[in-house]
Amino acid sequence: MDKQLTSPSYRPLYEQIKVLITQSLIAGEWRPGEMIPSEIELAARFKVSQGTVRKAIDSLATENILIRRQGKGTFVATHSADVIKLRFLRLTAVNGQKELLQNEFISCDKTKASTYISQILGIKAGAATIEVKRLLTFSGRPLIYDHIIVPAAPFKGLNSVKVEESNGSMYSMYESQFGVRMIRAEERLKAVAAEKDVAKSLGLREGYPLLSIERVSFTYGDNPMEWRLGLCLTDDHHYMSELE
Amino acid sequence: MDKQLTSPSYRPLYEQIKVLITQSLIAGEWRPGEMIPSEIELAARFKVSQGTVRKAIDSLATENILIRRQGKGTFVATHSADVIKLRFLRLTAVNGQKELLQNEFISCDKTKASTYISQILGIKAGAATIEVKRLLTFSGRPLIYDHIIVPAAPFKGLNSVKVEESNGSMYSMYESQFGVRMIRAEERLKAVAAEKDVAKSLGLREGYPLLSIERVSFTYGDNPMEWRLGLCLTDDHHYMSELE
DNA sequence: GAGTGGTCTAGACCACCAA
DNA sequence: TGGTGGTCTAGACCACTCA
Repeated sequence: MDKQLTSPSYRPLYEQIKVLITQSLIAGEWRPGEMIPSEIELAARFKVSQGTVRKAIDSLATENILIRRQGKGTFVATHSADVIKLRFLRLTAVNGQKELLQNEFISCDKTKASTYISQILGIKAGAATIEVKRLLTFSGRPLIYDHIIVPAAPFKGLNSVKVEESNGSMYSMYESQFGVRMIRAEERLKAVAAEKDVAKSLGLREGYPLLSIERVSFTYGDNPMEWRLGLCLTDDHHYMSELE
Repeated sequence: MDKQLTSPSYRPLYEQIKVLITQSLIAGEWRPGEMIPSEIELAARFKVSQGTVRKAIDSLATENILIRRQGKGTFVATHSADVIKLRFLRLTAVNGQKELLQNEFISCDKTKASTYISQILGIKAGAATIEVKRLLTFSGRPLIYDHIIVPAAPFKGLNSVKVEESNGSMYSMYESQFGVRMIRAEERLKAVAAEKDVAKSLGLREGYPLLSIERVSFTYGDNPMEWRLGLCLTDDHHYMSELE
């Protein structure tokens, strides 16, 4: 491939390759869980050296978009694999015990986006959305009251049956049912007092301190695709965060 | 440098170089903020190629232990630089406004490690520790009640004067006064009800929901060097977390 | 212009995996 | 045994910084 010739805004080759690979991912050329072509093949295809492809893949791998397995190949990351089913769930038991997660469906409604939600999801105010409410229980004890909002367009056909079948992992359901893969999320945490209905669902008195987790999830290209508010009882659990 | 000759447990060369560089950092050969030798110099010193040194430095740079500056050199990261003074503080105002942080000293005592603290800090139960309590105010409003415990040995001479002079940034004080640089921290978050004395300090009623942040900070070699419990009022602030 | 980190290449060899 | 990713090298050239 031609070198950069005094290009106005310089962009490294490997970043351009990264974009090309990402485009193939968006286009669905390689689906979640599948293996992508080997570095040598991609190098030939893009007419660059193997080292340049490697650098592009390295970058996508650190972003958890691709997964490298020595001796086997490079794979498209997925939320369905057992190991990473709860990749975005940072809540763990204080005593470190393994827990059984269960999903208790509350409601699933067709609604319209408020101004706030429309700005977050990058859609028009009043655009069609789908709202899901559910209760997550750990080892039988209700711990998280979840309120989820997604734009209706990419999730046409999402209903209570699909939510109940998802069995707690909305992300793998989004992936298999709608081809929407989340690659990144931002969370904002607060301590709040439990409101009446939430307190009732969690079996608490009103005003009990809850950890409020507001999450926005992004798919390829940093497109916001889900808003979520989780209210968590943290008496026996905590949220883990690593600072580096 | 000699290649690996059928070594029982294989370790890449660049990881060994990484260890050597880290050792020089621990030994204080290059101090925080200083520039380390160029890649070419280090390659000559360790008798490996520049690319191998580069890979070791890359790794240390992504861990925020070194900082690369194109055209200038590679520098030892520090907590004193203005830009990253609050590197470990994830609490930001909901409206995104910039705020003035101030430090209100409460107490500084010589104590002995409880069983819990001794396990966390990797010292003997009953070993000498130093406990600091303080109030952090943002734009004049008290927002965080901090309880800090460090082992006495590495922080000999730490007293109320030094805490007050630190003006909120304990980490840059640890660095300049005691040569202890924190490179990583783990935080565990919960929602709790404000206890009496904390509520009073923050100007709240007892039982008010607070965000509890328990933090353990590590210096080179993953040595735990500080335990901290912050109780935060999150009415107008939230804790930011990125999931990838 | 000299020195630094950043990119890109081409090729060799190693470790890991599966058939 | 062949294919994959992982390491290492040597050398060329580019972009950035500062005197």
